[in-house]
Amino acid sequence: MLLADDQALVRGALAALLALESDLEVVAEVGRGDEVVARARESRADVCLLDIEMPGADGITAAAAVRDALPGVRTLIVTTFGRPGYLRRALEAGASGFVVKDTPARQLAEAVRKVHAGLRVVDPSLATESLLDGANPLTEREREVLTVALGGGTVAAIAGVVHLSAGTVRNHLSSAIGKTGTSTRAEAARVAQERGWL
Amino acid sequence: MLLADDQALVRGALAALLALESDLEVVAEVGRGDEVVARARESRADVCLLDIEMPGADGITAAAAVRDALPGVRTLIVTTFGRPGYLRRALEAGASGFVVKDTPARQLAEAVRKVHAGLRVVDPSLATESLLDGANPLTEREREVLTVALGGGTVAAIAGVVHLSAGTVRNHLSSAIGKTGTSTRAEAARVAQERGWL
DNA sequence: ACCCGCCCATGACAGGTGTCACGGCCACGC
DNA sequence: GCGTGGCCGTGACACCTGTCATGGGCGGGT
Repeated sequence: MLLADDQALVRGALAALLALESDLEVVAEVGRGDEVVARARESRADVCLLDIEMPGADGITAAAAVRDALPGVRTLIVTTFGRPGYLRRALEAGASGFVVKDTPARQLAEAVRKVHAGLRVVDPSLATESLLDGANPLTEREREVLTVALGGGTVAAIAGVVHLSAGTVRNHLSSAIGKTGTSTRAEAARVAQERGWL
Repeated sequence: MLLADDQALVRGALAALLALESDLEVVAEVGRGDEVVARARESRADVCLLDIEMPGADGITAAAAVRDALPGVRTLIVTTFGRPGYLRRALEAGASGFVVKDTPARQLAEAVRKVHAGLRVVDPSLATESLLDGANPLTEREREVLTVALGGGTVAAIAGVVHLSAGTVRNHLSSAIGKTGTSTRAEAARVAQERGWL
């Protein structure tokens, strides 16, 4: 089993926690998303425990990379933020499980075992919430623009980053504002991020 | 020793990690900041390990509460975000230590021992950074207004929340924008939060 | 071929925003 | 007393934003 989390303390602590289970063994630890595949291959891990927030590549793209490069290896996402959009994207990336860091510690080992056995593990409260608010309604460009808008700069600054005209950026923002039911782009960006649409 | 972190998984994992050290014992675990003092008292903990991001009360105010209510008990802040302002406020709240979750797992036990022995433990890289950008230049009202501005609403909305005139809010925001070296209030709010000024 | 949706862009308009100058109130320190 | 600085408010101005209408290009479905 491979452990990926950017916070060394949490990574070490999770390793200690899982070491208590005699049938589980942590064979590798990484702190970056773009090192997952290589280390998983060389350590012959059969399950990858991935945090989402990581430098290099986030856990979801890491999961997709594992699915493509190491088909036999299963992935389990463990994250702080139970955003519905994250769950959806994680499953699309081929993850076998999705666990929030709020869950009791004892259930983690159980989740790892289930994933290893080929079962799916999904936080139940999150699953219903995910069905409730549906898919991401944002267009690709709207996502891109809104992501840059998170920084808080002016329209001109955003336009410079995404190489678009200022007017076009405003149109995309206006559309995103409508879809999020907000009235300013800052609000729209915040809401979209909370929902995992970015 | 008492462990406070809102994420059950992390809490359990840290407990497992610290249990490996024979001279340390976790006597209580809480998931909310406002339960720290009561549980620390009844469990007779001598050190409190506090996360900052917690419901009820954040780790810094919890540290202040512990200092006031249980003078003999020392507190050690363990947090995800190494914001200079956090360190400053933590020390002002009487915390004996400040550790970022990026630090290697092995050093945590050592930090706990040092704090228990009455020493101060401060992340060195953070300490220099904290000296570098100095104290929080924001006025009390500027802080308040900027905190609400984080939500992303319009000036009118902010003014309604803080019970001020819209013009005054704009003046405070303009001043905060100047102090943060930014050019929009969204940027200013983001920067101020990153620096721990909110 | 046709419609549809996404993408890009422009122009115009009302309203919001950032800045500045000004005034008044209060608490604090010299 | 008097200066200083925070706090609150008003007014005015240039600029930025959000919205809408319009148009053209592109690909995907029927």
